[in-house]
Amino acid sequence: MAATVRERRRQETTDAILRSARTHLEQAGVEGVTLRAVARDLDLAVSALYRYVDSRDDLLTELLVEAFTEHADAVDAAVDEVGPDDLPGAITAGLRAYRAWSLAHPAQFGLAFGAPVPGYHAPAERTVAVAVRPGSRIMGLFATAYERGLVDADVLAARAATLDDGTAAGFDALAARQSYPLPAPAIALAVDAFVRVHGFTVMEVFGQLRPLVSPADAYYEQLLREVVTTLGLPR
Amino acid sequence: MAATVRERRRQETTDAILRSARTHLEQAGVEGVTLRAVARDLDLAVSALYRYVDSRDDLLTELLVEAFTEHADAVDAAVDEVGPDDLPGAITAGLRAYRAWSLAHPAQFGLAFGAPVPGYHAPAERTVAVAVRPGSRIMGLFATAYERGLVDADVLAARAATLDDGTAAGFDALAARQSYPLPAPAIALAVDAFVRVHGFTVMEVFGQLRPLVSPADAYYEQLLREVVTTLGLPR
DNA sequence: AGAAGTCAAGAACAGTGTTCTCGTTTATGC
DNA sequence: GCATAAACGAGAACACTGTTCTTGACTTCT
Repeated sequence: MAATVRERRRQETTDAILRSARTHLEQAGVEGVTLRAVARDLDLAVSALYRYVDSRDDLLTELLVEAFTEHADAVDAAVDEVGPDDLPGAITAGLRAYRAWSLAHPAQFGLAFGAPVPGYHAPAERTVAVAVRPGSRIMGLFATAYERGLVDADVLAARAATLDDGTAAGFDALAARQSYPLPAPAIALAVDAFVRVHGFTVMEVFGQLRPLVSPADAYYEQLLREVVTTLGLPR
Repeated sequence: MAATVRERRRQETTDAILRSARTHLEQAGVEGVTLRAVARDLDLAVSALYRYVDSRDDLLTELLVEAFTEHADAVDAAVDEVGPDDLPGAITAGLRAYRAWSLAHPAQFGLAFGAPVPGYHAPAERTVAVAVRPGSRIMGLFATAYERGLVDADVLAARAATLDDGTAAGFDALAARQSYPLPAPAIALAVDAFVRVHGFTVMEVFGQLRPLVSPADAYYEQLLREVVTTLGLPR
């Protein structure tokens, strides 16, 4: 186990590289994370970094996964704090954290959800699983709410009425794939809600909301209340 | 007027530069638009480009303004085709074109609405006016619909009930600034709608929707119908 | 202790944006 | 029409970037 004065040092510099890259990402955006800047921080030659990182793209992927993970962790923490007894409250808290983290970490958010970084294509096998976490968590809460009979039947029926067959089939496939115990109209409601929340967050973080909505906090809180309502949940 | 064998040639190469840059943007993303690639296309030395362009950032700004303009033009064309007699139809057509153009021009859309390009900060004085055009156009249609009494009073009252004072004040300020003849609750409805449309479009173009919604066309059409309904408009 | 694996450094290559200088070409003023 | 001024194009150079390769030193294992 202590096969590792070396392994430990290796882990340390690997961590230091990631920390340095993250700092540059936060302070100067994606283009600020350059191998030479990281090398300067660690007092290393640029070529030495390649012992720890395959390429700059690899480093970006690491930052991307870290961003997705922290984002999802923030949502999870907020959900857990409310607990499973108050599902509408938990959903609200999770979606509130969804936006809050994004505003607090705009560079990471941009890397994760912005326009695909030029030249760099994130490897799906590393990102998809973690990118989907927040949505899955919220969907899970909504699923148990549905199982507990909390979702208003009228709301569900109304959504079913506006749902065309093709879209419904797609939602059924999604439910089967992720094994959500939800009918297509319920999935539709959840997707509707998520699009509104993510859309608002994207617009705010990228600065496209400022000309429209001035006190964004209050507007978002109202959006959350309306989302709960349109999900057919009480309160 | 013909003070210009020179001026005409100058205009021609300026156009050629922009066309070349645009091609590279579409084919290789932002990072693909490089001065040296443009110079190769035009059989010019890189340094010669600086006679026509202040910097690479300046070139990107040009592309950005072009993207905003074409996007807005597409929306305008769709709206004009329907005409002012069918306002819900015009709004639907405009928002349909909003998404269609974005899907057809993902690179331009990413440049315009994606995460701020690293290192490059678009000069607001050149972009804001044109970036706001589609939203203003839709808002204008909604305003005349409101003046014609097409907006359902109950829908308006319901939105007024959920509107807090701070947000309402912000919307009133927006209406005054842009001289929209709309009360705060009506502006709220329009902003709600725009957030949904833009949010959906962003998610789809950036690939964050594929895991959720499989036949996106049908879903979007349904979204448009619901948007018209939640705007309090008939049909 | 010797062999094998690991690490760091340096130089080099192909890119990038940008600036400067140097001739050449064009348009303008007399 | 000619000289002057402005505009233009090309080339070299500088400071960056990511990446690769070679060389030498160090640590670990047998």
